[in-house]
Amino acid sequence: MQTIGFEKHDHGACIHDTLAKAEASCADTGLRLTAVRRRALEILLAEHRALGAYDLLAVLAEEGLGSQPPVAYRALDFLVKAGFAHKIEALNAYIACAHLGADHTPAFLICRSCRSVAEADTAPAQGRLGDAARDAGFKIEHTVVEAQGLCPACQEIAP
Amino acid sequence: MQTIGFEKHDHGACIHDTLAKAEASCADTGLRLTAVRRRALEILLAEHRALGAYDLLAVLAEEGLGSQPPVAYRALDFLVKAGFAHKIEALNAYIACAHLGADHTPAFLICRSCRSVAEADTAPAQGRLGDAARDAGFKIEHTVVEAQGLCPACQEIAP
DNA sequence: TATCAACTGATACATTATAACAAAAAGGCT
DNA sequence: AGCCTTTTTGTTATAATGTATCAGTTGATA
Repeated sequence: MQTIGFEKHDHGACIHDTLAKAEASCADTGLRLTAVRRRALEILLAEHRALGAYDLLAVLAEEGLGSQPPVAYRALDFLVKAGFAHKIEALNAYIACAHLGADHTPAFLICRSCRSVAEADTAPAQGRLGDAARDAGFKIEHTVVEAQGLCPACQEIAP
Repeated sequence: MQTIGFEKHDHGACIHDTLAKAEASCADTGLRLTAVRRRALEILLAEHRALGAYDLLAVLAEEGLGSQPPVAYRALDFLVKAGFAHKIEALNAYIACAHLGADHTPAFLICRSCRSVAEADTAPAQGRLGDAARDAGFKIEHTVVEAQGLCPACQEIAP
């Protein structure tokens, strides 16, 4: 599994594949990818950047898909629970999953300048964090790993 | 450096030592540990749990040390910048540093049941996250590593 | 003791997130 | 199809978290 986000890639295929995987996953599990939810995922997928709930809401509202905060938060909750999106805690923002389908523990590289986000996989619970947890008798259920800094492009502009 | 937070320990000494280190650090660097800032640190130190800014503000307000949000946020900003406290992003809350003085990259074990927080050190930038960042050409400036789950005590109560 | 920078007090406001409840839609069942 | 249950949506209201701004005070230093 590789880091996705800063490299050039076929973004159309990237969007299309992820939507297809999300639909397949819903068909399998009985989850319902309704219009709002599907569109929310598309909006997140449109860029490898974190969007706030209200950013998403603004787009949904323009399209007549809902105008009140709960609309956005419900869609995001669904996507996060289904594993189709992740919350970036350090930004209170959301991003589409770049490794949909793969069983993974996401880690994020967040550019403070352009807000782009790359998703890597570091399996922290199997590394030193896991060791520390075992030593402390702590049972890990979920991990948040987020690195903030400068992406390759922004290092050139504002080093 | 060991994980601090769930084990029994001499908490009085833990508080006293940290305050002394903070004072020494300020004396060294010229930072000013004013009344509000010092009291804010004491309040955070009183428990190995994350406190929200408004939780802190409530205590400060009771004591006549300020009643408006900026009071709490300024004190917290100072403590975080000085390295005397850390922000727990997943909770939008703050905790006193358990390794004050040591140059470290904190990682947290957060109990979802009792909200207690242990501070470990996993140097993530030197592990697989660092590898992923190097591969992507990303320059890490700050990392957030937070594991959520159940602490030893809460595993017995609500397994 | 004059000056500058840092800190504090206070008002107002911005952003992020949730509770609650009624109405509608979807899916299962006979 | 018709009925029932569950899930989803629409809407109002409000809670929780965080900041901008500016005036006034304090502290260090010259």
